[in-house]
Amino acid sequence: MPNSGFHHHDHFKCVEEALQALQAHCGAQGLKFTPLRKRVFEILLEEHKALGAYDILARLRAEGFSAQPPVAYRHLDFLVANGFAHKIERLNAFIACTHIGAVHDPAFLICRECRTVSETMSDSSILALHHKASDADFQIEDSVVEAIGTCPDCRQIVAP
Amino acid sequence: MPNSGFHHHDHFKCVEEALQALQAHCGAQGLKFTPLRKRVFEILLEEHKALGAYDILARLRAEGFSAQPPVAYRHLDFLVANGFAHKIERLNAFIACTHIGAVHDPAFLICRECRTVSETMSDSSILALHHKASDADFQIEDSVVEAIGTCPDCRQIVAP
DNA sequence: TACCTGATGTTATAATATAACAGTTTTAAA
DNA sequence: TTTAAAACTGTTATATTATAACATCAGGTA
Repeated sequence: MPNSGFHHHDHFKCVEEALQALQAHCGAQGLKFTPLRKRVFEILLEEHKALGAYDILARLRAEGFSAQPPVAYRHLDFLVANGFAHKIERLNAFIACTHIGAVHDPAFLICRECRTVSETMSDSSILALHHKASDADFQIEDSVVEAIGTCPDCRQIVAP
Repeated sequence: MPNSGFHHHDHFKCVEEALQALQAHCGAQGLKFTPLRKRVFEILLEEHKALGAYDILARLRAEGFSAQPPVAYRHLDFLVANGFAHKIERLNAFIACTHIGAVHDPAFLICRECRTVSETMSDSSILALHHKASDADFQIEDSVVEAIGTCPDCRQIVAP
């Protein structure tokens, strides 16, 4: 079971490992592991829930960081570009990656109630599309695979 | 080959049939086939390209229709709710459905250059996710499957 | 008539996102 | 060790996408 989504796991370890992975990645790539990059990633890591850029921004502002919109987008874009976060298109929101280091076309299960997101490595779910694409001589560069629904916890609350 | 995307087809017939289907649907459901509903659908049908709500709005305005933002969103939402259009989440844009009447979890091939979209019935590409979902006791209500890349025509122009 | 529903018209504003440029720090070349 | 380039941050302004709220109108029907 992955360290994500709707299952219990050692979240402290989950966060620690992710932060260390980012620090290591920055070191290896000559990028800086700055306070803002670290803090934005930490905020994303707190829960496996999608956060909007302006949610992040509000957190940063409350903590005394500079908090104009480009600050949030810059650091979120940095995390996405380096494989440490994903954008959830359906929600216009962001989530920490739970398969850091793995080359993957991610797929997401998104709870519409609580915005909890479970990430899977979508090896097979995108395969059919690749077939269609090669039939059409279309070159896939990126993919979005998201399923929206309700997680077990939220269904219990609504309909016990 | 479907009436969509990157292949030649009888587009006049494609448009005619879609408009008739919308008219029939409205009749059957007690909904009105009004000028704005018809016109917004016609605009979407002109090409198999994703159009933003504000693109639609500009067209309506140029044609003398009332054109405040809610007008575009209302009619686009109407088409989506009734299965005659889809939202392309990755582009925040809309496309006419090319599988009207079929119950389908659509999947899209989206050219990043020209915004041409090819729609497929994504029976299998979402199957893997359904398996993951049932493992997690997650109920999928809706899905987004989009592949972004370049179509044959646009690749020829950039790299002949 | 009076009422209800569905559809449209309009104003205002919310939510999401980026362009552009100034300033600072770090690195590294000359 | 200056100088230049690159990476990162700070800030203003604005673009783009989307919706809330309410007024109006047209048609059907109790």
